[in-house]
Amino acid sequence: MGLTKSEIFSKKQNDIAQIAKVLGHPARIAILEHIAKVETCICGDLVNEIGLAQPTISQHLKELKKIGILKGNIEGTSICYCLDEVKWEEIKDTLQQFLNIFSNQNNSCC
Amino acid sequence: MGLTKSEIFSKKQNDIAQIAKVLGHPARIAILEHIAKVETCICGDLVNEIGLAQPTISQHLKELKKIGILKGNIEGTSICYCLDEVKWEEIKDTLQQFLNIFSNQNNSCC
DNA sequence: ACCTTTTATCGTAATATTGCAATATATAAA
DNA sequence: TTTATATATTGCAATATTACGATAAAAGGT
Repeated sequence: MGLTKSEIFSKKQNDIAQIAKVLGHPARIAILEHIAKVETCICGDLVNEIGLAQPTISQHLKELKKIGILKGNIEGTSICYCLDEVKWEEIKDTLQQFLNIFSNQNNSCC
Repeated sequence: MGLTKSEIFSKKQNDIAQIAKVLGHPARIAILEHIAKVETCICGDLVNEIGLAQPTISQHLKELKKIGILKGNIEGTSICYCLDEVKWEEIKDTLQQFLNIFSNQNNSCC
């Protein structure tokens, strides 16, 4: 089918999964790492940095924008992408909270 | 194409992405949450808990086993799934490290 | 041996994702 | 206004994912 049955899960579960899904591609990890590294915002030299075609990078940027991690400002003829810090904190919180679900109990195996 | 060009990315980038990809489905989040909640390990009542068919749950469990989050012990006629605590710590570390990539700089936008 | 229960695997249909060439769009420069 | 540059969108091919019915496999009970 290829179609996830989102209706049967909670909003929280869907949110966590959607964030993870967007992070679930090495190109998108590479984009975020590059933006983190260059400090100043970057636009299309991601195409040079990463070895993917321009439409492909553009598509990955769209995915990242979809959940709000990145925002893009028009800067002359190019577009400057950078982190949306507020949204990033939210996403970080959501994931960090999830990463602690096993912290309280003794998950000893049977 | 549907085929990720893993060769052009670092092992770390591929690792992070693979973990995120596995977590990128609400059913797998639900499975982990349920195992966290019931403390003791659980097997096939995930099918009842979550509203998906048995083969579907089995497939999702396989994905989770693939990156080692879960391990399954044969317990009579059923199989008891539970967290692989060592592996979970590794996965948690990998993700937590990634979540801090933006912590050092001032990612002010252009 | 036969049945029951539980889980895995196979096969398949529907949909999603990845990647790119071609093209469109938008802005700056000449 | 034409040209160049940068990014987005469209269309498409190849592959992956999701879901499930049917069936196999494994172990326990009768």
